Amino acid sequence: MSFTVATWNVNSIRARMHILLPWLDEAKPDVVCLQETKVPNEAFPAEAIEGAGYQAAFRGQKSYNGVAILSRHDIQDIRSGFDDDGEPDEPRLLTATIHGITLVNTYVPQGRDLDHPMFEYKLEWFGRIRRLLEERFSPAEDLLWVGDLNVAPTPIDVWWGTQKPDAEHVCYHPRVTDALDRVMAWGLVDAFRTHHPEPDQYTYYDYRAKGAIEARKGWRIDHILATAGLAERCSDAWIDLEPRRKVKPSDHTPLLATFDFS
DNA sequence: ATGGTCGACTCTCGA
Repeated sequence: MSFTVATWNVNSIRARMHILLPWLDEAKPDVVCLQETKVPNEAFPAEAIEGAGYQAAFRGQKSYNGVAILSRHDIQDIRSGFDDDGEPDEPRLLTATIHGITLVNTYVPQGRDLDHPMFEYKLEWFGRIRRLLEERFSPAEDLLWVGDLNVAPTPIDVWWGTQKPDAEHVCYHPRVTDALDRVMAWGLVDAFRTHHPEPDQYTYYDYRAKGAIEARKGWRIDHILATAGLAERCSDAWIDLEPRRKVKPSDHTPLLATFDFS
C-alpha cells in the first residue's frame, strides 16, 4: 500500500476551509499536517473535517500559531509541546503515530529579525527539537519531521540565493541552516530534495510580492524530513501549487510525499 | 533582501 503525507501552513484554517475541503477531496492524502491554524481548540472546525473523512488532532490558540494533524487512519499517541523546561509552550508542536509512522509536526518560530530576541528563540528551538528526537525517538524507526520549518536550507531554496548567496534573512542565514543541519544529523533525510534536485521549487510566496509565482520569487521553507529507512520507501514528493492560485489562498502551498509499503 | 498584502483583531501585530 502507499501512504501520502502532506504539510501545509494554511495561515488560518477557518479562512482557508473553502480551499482545504475541496483539496482534501481531490488530493486525498492519508495525513495532512497543518500549521498556523490560528484557532483555539474549542473553535476548531472538527465537524467539517470529519465530514471530509478525516480525524483531527489539534492544538491552537487565538490569532497566532496552532498546529493540527488530519488523518484518514487512527491517530495514536497524540502529544503537544516540549517537556524539556518549565516555559509555557506556544502551540507549535504536535506529535502522533499513524499507521506505525511517528509524525512530528512543527511550526518553527520565524525569528522576526536577525537582531530580535525571537531569532535567538528560534535557534534554541532547533536544539529543543533535537533533544526531543533523542529523548523520545530513534532514527531506526519510521519518523517524519514535517512542517513550516522557516528555513531555506540552501541557496536554491530562496529566490535570490543563486544571485546573492550571502544575503541574509532570518530564514536563510548560516546560523539557521547550521541549526537545521544539527537536527538532521540525528538521522533525517530531505524527502523532497532527494526526488527534486532542480531549482525554483518553492512552498511559500509572499503575499506582498506581486506576480511572485510567475517571477519565481519564492522560498522552500516547508519540509518533509524522513528517517533513513522511511526515506528509502519514499517514491515521490511534490509541491502542489494549485491551492496557492485559488481565490484568497494561504501564502504557503502544500508539500506532499508518498511512501510505499509492500 | 527591499516593498508590498493578508488574517485576526481593534488598529496594530506577526508573517
